[in-house]
Amino acid sequence: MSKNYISDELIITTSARLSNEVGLNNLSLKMIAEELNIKSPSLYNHISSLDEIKEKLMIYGWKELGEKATESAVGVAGYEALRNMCYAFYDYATSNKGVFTAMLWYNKFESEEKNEATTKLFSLLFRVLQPLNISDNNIEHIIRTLRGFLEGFVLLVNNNAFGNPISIKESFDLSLEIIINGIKSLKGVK
Amino acid sequence: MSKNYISDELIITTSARLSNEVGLNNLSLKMIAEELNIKSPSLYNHISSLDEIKEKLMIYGWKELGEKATESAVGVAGYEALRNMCYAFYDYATSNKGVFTAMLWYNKFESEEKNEATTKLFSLLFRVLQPLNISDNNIEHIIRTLRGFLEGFVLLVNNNAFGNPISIKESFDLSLEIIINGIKSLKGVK
DNA sequence: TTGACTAAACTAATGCAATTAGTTATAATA
DNA sequence: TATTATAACTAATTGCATTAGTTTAGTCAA
Repeated sequence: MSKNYISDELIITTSARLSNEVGLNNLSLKMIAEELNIKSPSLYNHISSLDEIKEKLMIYGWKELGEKATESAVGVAGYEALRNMCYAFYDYATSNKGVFTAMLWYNKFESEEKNEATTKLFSLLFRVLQPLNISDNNIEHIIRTLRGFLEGFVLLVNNNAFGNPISIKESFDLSLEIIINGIKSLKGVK
Repeated sequence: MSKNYISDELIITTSARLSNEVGLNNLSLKMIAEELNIKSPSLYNHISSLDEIKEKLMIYGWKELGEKATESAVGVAGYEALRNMCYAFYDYATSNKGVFTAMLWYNKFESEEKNEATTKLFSLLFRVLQPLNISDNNIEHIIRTLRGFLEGFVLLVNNNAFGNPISIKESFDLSLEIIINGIKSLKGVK
């Protein structure tokens, strides 16, 4: 009978799936190990702590989202590309709640590896905004506006924090309209 | 020698202070009890779990912020009031990181008490936006825009997630400008 | 003043998950 | 085929939340 060898990647993809199912806070080594049919101490042959798994989930999520956002902007430009990317963000984050939680909470500016995780997405945003005659400095600011709005809005959606029953999709649409019009209102912006 | 009686309120204010110092995730019953010079099981005479404390922190924080936001808007109206409230939000959330974390994570739409926590702040926002000739429905959407942006932006600030060195204050200012101009761009809005 | 009563402290015990230590088995390789 | 490395395993430790059961200090009615 062959040993049931587990790859590092399988640990992350399994953790991603589980965290989406039960929430990041309920993800435990015990649960991951059971899912993989091993005992939890065996995980330490691959990782050094539960926290490390969550960090890797964060990186995994930003990478995956970076790819989806890229795809969403293929063949389009300007505000349409921006819009598409925002919707890709929304879709990914709401359908991968556990991973998205990790993306929010472990996305601290601490190490090169962590920084690189978000690089793809943000440099893409940068390129999308650049043709619109916005100064580089303002593009950086606007990226922060967008990050703040997107991460915060989806956090609220995922937490079910919007009490009243009006449509969330309409709120998101109107928010994007507001932000895009706001960007256009800046001096000289196309 | 008199007994060292602890009030429920003292538990919350102490927990608030401690969580701001060490982070909500590092807040423990052990730590709270030590700070109060009691043993941790004694806390159960006042609360039913650590999670309950965090929920109460959430409510405490929204109330406190509601008061500060109210004060910030006294005597001013329209976009100036809105701006002041946003700055009050920023100040409170960045100088009470632990409590703000609780405000984010426990702000689910689950019970009347929880909902009421945020009511003050949001009904205030509603009143500020109402004279601007925005439909009630759109006001609700815009409040969501603002919640998303404010909560997300400050989360990123508190997590130190903005890597590059450009000024965070400038980003916040420009973001507000964008959002306010965006609101003004809606049909009919003053 | 005193004697029950209550609230809130205490100590002791339990349970659970993360982690560490030490052991064993399998697969690759020399 | 013997050796070695890897990655599994079991057993043990730790730390915290929580529960159970006990004690003690104030309160209040007789």
